[in-house]
Amino acid sequence: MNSLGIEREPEKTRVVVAMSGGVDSSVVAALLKKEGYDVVGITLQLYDHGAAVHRKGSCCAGQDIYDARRVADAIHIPHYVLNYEDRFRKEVIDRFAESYLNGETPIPCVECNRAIKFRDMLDTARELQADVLATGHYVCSRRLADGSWGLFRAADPERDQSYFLYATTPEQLAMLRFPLGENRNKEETRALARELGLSVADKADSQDICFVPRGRYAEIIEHLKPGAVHKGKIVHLDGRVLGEHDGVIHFTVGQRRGLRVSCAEPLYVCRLNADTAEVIVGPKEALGTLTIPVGDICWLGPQRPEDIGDEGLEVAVRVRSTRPPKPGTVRFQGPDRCCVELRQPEEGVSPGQACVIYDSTDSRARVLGGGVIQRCGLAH
RNA sequence: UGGGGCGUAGCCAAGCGGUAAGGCAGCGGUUUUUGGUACCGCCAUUCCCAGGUUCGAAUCCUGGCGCCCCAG
Repeated sequence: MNSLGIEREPEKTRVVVAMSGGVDSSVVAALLKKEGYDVVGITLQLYDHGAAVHRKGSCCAGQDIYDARRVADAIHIPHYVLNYEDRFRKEVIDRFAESYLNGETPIPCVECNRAIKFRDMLDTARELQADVLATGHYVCSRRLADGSWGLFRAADPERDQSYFLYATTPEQLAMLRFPLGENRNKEETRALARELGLSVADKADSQDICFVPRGRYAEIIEHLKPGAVHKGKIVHLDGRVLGEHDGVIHFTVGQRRGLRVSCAEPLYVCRLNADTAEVIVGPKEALGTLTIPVGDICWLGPQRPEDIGDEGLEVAVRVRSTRPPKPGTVRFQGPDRCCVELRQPEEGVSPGQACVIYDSTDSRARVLGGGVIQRCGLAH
């Protein structure tokens, strides 16, 4: 068996590498090529060329496509650019805008992985008769005793991207490979990139939302949905009206800065009401959430949701990519809906964000699934 | 226009003769493949105005101006 888990010599194993134009995926392509695999690079063009050219920390447009092409040329692999602008616009950008207008805080990276990268790209990989599709994500997938594939946190907990990948299906996992997740950290990857002489070795990490220039996501929404953003009141939990705001899209639960209202103590956004255009604020103590309703469940765990049901399963959950999983109990109300009860309250739990469920708080924990945090009725 | 009180940064506020605390807001940065959080840094040469006393005034005195309260 070769390093990608295929019963064949590398030379006879075709690997499609999703090349974003960044360091990670470039290293993956170069490493696999070096190992002798039959490597094909694919880069998706996802959004407007002009807007993104030369912007640091972007991916999948303009300069990044060019960077990917240069790496592919340098390591002598065929490289294709697929245009998915329309689809990306519809599945990711439009949904992103609608979600914000609804008073939620969307997480486009999950949507992009699910709807574009791991769906369309896998189709393309199959068309190219590839055995696997490799990406530069820091996450681990391993074949389990029963032959299926499980998703696990990356070796480097600082870099772990499992939060963004919970929506990957078992079928997709069977064909996906994440060579960086098992034992690399970012510095090693960069060092490797230099060693391999890759032109992108010192390129900035991607950050912010890729299709939003300079963090000005509100401008994109107003451009996409003219007239849909409404001014409203900033209301304290105790009922006092403290000020006005330019639209709920500018806020997210747990946010402190940007409220422009002064009070004896710092105020945080506790809730957003898109219907009344109200931003409800309160003290930090009011931010703790113990019960999280989750919908649109994607489940990867060994136990079936219907078997877990209301009995509950002890798990660990993440409501934010940069925090470690926290212990709690998950109960299912149906195959698609569950409720997570945390042992300790978490702050800044916002509808629209992902709640990712792990089998433990361990740094190499398995991803059992996840879903989208729903608006809670009363709570708080 | 009788009596009392108050005017310090965008907001709140300490200071009571020795050279402008602090909080909130704001700005900048670090962290971050989402939004945030957190952390770090910056933010009144000047205290409503004009004079005066003093080596020295936001602090004391005088006079303006502006608010607020109580009276009639």
